[in-house]
Amino acid sequence: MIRRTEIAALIAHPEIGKTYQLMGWVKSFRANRFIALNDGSTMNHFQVVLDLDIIKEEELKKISFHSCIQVTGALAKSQGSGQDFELIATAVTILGDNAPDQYPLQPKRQTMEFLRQKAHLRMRTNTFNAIFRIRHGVAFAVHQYFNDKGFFYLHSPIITGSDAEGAGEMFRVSTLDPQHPPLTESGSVDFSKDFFEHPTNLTVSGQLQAEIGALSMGKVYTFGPTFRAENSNTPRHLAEFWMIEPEMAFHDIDDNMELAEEFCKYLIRYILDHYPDELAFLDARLKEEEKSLPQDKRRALSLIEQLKFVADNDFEKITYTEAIKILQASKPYKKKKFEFPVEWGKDLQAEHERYLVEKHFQKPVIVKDYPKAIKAFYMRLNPNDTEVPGETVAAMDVLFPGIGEVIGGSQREERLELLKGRMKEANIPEEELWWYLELRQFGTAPHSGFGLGFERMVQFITGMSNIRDVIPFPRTPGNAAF
RNA sequence: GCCUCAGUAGCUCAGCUGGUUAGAGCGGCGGACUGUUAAUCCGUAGGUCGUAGGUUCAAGUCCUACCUGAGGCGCCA
Repeated sequence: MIRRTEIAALIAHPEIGKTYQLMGWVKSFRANRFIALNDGSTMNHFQVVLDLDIIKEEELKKISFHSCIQVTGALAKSQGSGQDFELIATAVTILGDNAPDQYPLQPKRQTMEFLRQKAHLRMRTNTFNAIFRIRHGVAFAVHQYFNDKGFFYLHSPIITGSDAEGAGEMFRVSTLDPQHPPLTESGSVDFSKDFFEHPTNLTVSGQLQAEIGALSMGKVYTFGPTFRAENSNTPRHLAEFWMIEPEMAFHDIDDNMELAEEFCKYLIRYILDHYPDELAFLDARLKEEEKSLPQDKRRALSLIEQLKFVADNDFEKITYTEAIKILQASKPYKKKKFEFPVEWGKDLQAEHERYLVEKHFQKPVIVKDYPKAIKAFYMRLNPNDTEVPGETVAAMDVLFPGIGEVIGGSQREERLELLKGRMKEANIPEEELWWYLELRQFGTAPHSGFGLGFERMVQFITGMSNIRDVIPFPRTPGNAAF
C-alpha cells in the first residue's frame, strides 16, 4: 500500500525510480498529457506526465483547471526544460471534479477586483497563494523576534469597556434587542441591563493594556485584531485589521525608534531569507503589471531590490521641526504644488510624507517630536526647546515608501499630574481611565511603545497596492462577506 | 464623508464625432494532438451594453437620478 507524499517532501528528497502517490489540484493540463500539480506544500507546481498507454480516456476528460486528483507513478528525470523531475503517472483518481462550465477562475490574469468578490476561491491562485504564505511568514517572524528579545506575548482584550482610547470610531458590542432596548427614565438606552452592565466596544488598540503589562513584566507585545468603525475608503485602511503593539518599560523615545527600525528590518530580512520563491513570483508579477505603465510611473527598484535596500540601510531620523524646514525649502512648496499648507503646528499630510520619503530621502523616514496639539493625550511632553516654536511630545511615526505610515508610537507620559492635565485638555474624564492613572500613581516608570499595522507591512513586503488583497477576508465599509 | 473615473459575453477588453443583424482574445462545449510549460490547431454556443427615466427619426454612444466598483483626499495602523 502506497502512502501519499507531500510535494515539498518529494522535492526535498527525490528518489529516481521510486513510486510515489501525490494528491493536489490541477494548475494546468497541457497537450492532454502534462499536469502542473500543486498540493499547497510548496509555492511551485510539480509536473506529472500521464502514461497514455495505461490511463483511460474517460479519466482524462475529467482532468481540468483546479480539479483535484490523486496520481500514482514512478519519479523520473524530466525530459522537458522547465523542471528537474516529473512523475510518470500510471494511475489517476479524480478526487474532486470541477464543473469547468461553471467555474469562474481561469489560468490567466484576472483583476483583483473580480477575485475580491470570490474570496473563497482566490486563495487558489498563484498570487494569493504567495501572499498568504508570506503573511504567515511575517506573523511567525513577529513572534520569533520578540521571543528572542525577551518580550512576553500579552493577550489584550477584544471587547473593551472604555471608550476613551481616542483612536477612532468604535463598533458597539451589545446583546440588547435593537428593536426594543431597555430605556432609562430619561429615555436613553439603559446599558446597565446589557450583558456587561456597561457600554462595550470592540477594541481599537491594545496599547493601554500593554502598558499594564510593561509596568510589571518589563517588555511585552500584543498581536491581535483591532476594529475601527471609520468610514475610510482607501487602499490602506480596513475596518478589521491586525496590529502589533510592543510596550517597554525603561525605554525612552530613542530606544523606541531603534527597536522599531530593527523590528521592521528583521521582518523584511526574514521573508527575504525564507520565502524566495514567493517573492520571486510577486516580483515578476509586478514587473509584468508595470509594463503597461509609462516609465515615470514604474517603481525605481524592483520589489526584491527595494526590500533588500530597506533591510540593509539605516532609516532617516528627523524631528517634526526639521521636516517642516525641509518641506518649506522644497521645490513643490516654492512652486505651490502642495495642496495643504506647510507650517509649524499643522499635521504632515500624505503629500508631505510622500515627498520626504520618496523624493527627498528616498528611504524610510522616522519623524519624531510632533506638536503636542496634534497628538494623543498619553504622549510624553518634551522639555522646552527654545529652537522650537511650540510645545512638543515624544511621538514618532515610521514612514515607508508607497504606503506611508506603517508605525506610530511614542514615549508615554508617566508623570501623573502632567497626564491628568493632558486628559483634561482632551476632555477625557478621569473616571474612564482610573486604572490607567493608577499605573502612574503606584510605582510609575518611564516607558515607550508603538503600533505596527500588520497588513501595511505585508502590503509593503508583497508589493500589493490594495490592503484588501493581503488579508484573507477583508472587512471594509459596506462589505463583510465570507 | 468629499472629489474623480469606470460599469458591453463567464473573464479581460475594443466599439471613432449618435446611424444596418454588437466584435476580439481567453474560458466553456465538440474534435485533433505521445514532450507540453498561461501548450497549440479546427469547429461551435454564448450579450434586454449596471438599473430606472429622459432627449432624438434613431442611444452601447448624449442628459438626469440611483446602484456597484476603483483611484485621490480626510480619519489612522
